[in-house]
Amino acid sequence: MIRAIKGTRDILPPASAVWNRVEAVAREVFRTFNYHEIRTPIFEETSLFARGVGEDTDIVGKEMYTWEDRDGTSLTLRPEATASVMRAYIEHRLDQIPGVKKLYYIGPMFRRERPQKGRYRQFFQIGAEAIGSDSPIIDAEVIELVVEILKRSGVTDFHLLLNSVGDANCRPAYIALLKETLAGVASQMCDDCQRRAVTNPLRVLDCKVEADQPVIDALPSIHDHLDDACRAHFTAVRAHLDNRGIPYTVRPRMVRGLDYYMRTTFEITHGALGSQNSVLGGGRYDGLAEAIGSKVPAPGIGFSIGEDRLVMSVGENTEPVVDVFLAPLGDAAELHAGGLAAELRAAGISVERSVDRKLKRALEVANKMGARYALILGDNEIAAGTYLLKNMASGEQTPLARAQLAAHIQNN
RNA sequence: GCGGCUGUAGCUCAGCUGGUAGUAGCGCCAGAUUGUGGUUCUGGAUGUCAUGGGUUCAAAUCCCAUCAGCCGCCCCA
Repeated sequence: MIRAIKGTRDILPPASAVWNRVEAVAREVFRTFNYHEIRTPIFEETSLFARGVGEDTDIVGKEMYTWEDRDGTSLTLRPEATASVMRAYIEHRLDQIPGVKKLYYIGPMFRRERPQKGRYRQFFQIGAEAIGSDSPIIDAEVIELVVEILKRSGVTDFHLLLNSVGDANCRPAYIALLKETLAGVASQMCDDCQRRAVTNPLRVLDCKVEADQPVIDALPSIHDHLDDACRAHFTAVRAHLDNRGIPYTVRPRMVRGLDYYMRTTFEITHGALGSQNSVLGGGRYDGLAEAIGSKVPAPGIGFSIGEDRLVMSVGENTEPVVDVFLAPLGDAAELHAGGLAAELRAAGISVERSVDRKLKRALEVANKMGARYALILGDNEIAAGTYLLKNMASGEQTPLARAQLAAHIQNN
């Protein structure tokens, strides 16, 4: 038997309705913030991600689906979309259009990780990028936007974590200092930290081992080593968030995995997600354009929501039901039902028709389907010119003329 | 990529220390007279016991491998 491959899955009804709802909410919020959709290819030249995401990130190092095309070009299934959006921005010279360019995307990403709850090899992201300004106002607005999407999707109990990770000017010095400090104390820490102290010192800050916490608390904090520009930027972002009444927690130790992040980084966690508790992540990436070969600078900030995880946090769904289930009895009625169905559908009413001749069976199916109404039409009804509209919840039956039907269904 | 747990009907599961699967619950199908569902009653269908090997007279039950899911690590959405 052929099955969906590891880490991929089918999203079936009624769950698919939740996905659609979440996407509709996101699109609506994007519209009110003047964001517009961009659709980029699902695969790109490998070097775009290698240079954009960072050569020594896990994503590029071991998680990409990469293959050689027939002409020898190395291609890769996109593991994230920011690099692609930036590529498109540069390629189409969007910097020539006035104002901050605000783009959003919804679609699948691919990473070859070990699947787990909330972690898939093909997963979906809803993301946005605001390119063309390094103003902290944009940072705060982007965060406000994503918080709005979560709220409007019905997610409660989420937690916004905020940090500044410095920029190309001050971060290298901080990392060097951290590495130096760690060289002296790493021996007291867990095995993972001893390894990370050398390979990826920032990751040490993220360690969850209880015994290591005192050591970590004593390590230098990035916030004490931000240069003036970065500190001022961070202060301004916070002021704007405070002004909007958006609650957040500053996490100097929050580390984000993509190399291009600088200054503002943020993350939102949710309790219902288990180990993969992050529902979205984002940050500023002012150096990304240059990293992928742009001559003109293109400062930007963006986020991406893990749609799979968002859907999990939304919880229960109420599956939309069919409005009317037509139960025609007899050959003439069946033909008659076709035109009637078309008429109701044209009025925006969802219609299902019975393929069974027996009324009993038709009502059974209507009931199981969760139909709001059943419409009984047999020879009697057709002759009289009125149909019997049965309210499935109450059992009440109302005779109605064809002209009254659509209005009655819509108003009840 | 590493470690742990799990894998029996569409779903949730039972099946003790190996003897060759359950009247289980839900769901599904049919019927309880001819144009009326949801409750009730009666009857019925459905499993290569994840897959492939091995041990044994005999395996869903033990062993190995593979695959998948979940949990933890790593990492991130």
